[in-house]
Amino acid sequence: MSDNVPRTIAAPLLKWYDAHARDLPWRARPGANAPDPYRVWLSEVMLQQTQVASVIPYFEKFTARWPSFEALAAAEDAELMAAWAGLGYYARARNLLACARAVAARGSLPETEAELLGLPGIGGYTAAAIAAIAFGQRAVVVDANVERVVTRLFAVTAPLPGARPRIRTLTDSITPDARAGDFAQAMMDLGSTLCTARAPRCLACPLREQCDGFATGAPEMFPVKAAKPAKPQRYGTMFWIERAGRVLLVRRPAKGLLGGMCALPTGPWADSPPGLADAPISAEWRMLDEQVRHGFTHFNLDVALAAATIPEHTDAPQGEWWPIAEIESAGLPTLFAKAARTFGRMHA
DNA sequence: AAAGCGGGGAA
DNA sequence: TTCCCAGCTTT
Repeated sequence: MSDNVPRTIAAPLLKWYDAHARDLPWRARPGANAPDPYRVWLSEVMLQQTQVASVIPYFEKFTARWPSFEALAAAEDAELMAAWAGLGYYARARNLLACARAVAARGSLPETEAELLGLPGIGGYTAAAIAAIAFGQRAVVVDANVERVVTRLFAVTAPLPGARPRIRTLTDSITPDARAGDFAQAMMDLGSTLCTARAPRCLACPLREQCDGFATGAPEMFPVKAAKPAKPQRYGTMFWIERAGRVLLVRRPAKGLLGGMCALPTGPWADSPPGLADAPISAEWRMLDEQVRHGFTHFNLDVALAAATIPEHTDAPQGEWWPIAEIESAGLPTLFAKAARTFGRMHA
């Protein structure tokens, strides 16, 4: 089938969606009114580079605690960062708060893609998704699911990310004027449940007859992606400083890796194990046998663990002394939560 | 245009 | 292990 011929994709896809849509907490219930723009916005930000199953418990927690833009705008930075801990990409949490405050100040969430794009944390995908899903506008919504579905439908052999403009044009060509929001969500549900990355279930797919990728006999070959460079290995040391049953926590700089998050003290990451070179205080350090290994998007990290107990009333670096028994509730990102559990076993 | 930025689930 | 995911911001 030629790429130049518009296909009837939307009608069979929407019919499938009406029967098989996933029941997700930010979607309007069948027969209900339009979805709440606050919930659509919050879910879309949480879903950036994050799978649905990971988002749901955070979405439930956030909407229970902050049910509106106004409520979220009144939150403290530190409590929001702690509530986001574990979800990753922490710049999203900082932008979420800035966006909530901007929306509360102007009265409501804008309804056009162009205005939405001007808000913190809202880029091309999220602006289109909100405009379509929350406000019923026709918008071309392209996420990783849509990229996969479209490159299969049209057997796009050009590799990502270079093929993005072509994919956007193809998506535009199949996006309907009516129910654009449902269409976008239907594409995502299809990509998530049938047109999956590794083993697509083409026999259950409502678009099988129109799919060039299925016709090739190897739809799982799409999308083609450019080769990725190997991740570098980096090293660091984390410092557990105990004083009178409490441990020293610091807040990381607002920008950069894990920016704005509560953390154990560390030195900078290095190309070889730095040992105690960056220790925040002079003390009798004990090195733990166990290390913590953590994978980031762009490098792998091995962290050595150093522990010291200092007498009460001893001077120490700036930070917060957190009760060791309650360390689980400190709102540490996963790297530091893993380390804290390891230090905890040292105690036992 | 390219780089920086987390974490968890699936295969 | 590796791959992947409802991307955005900064340089």
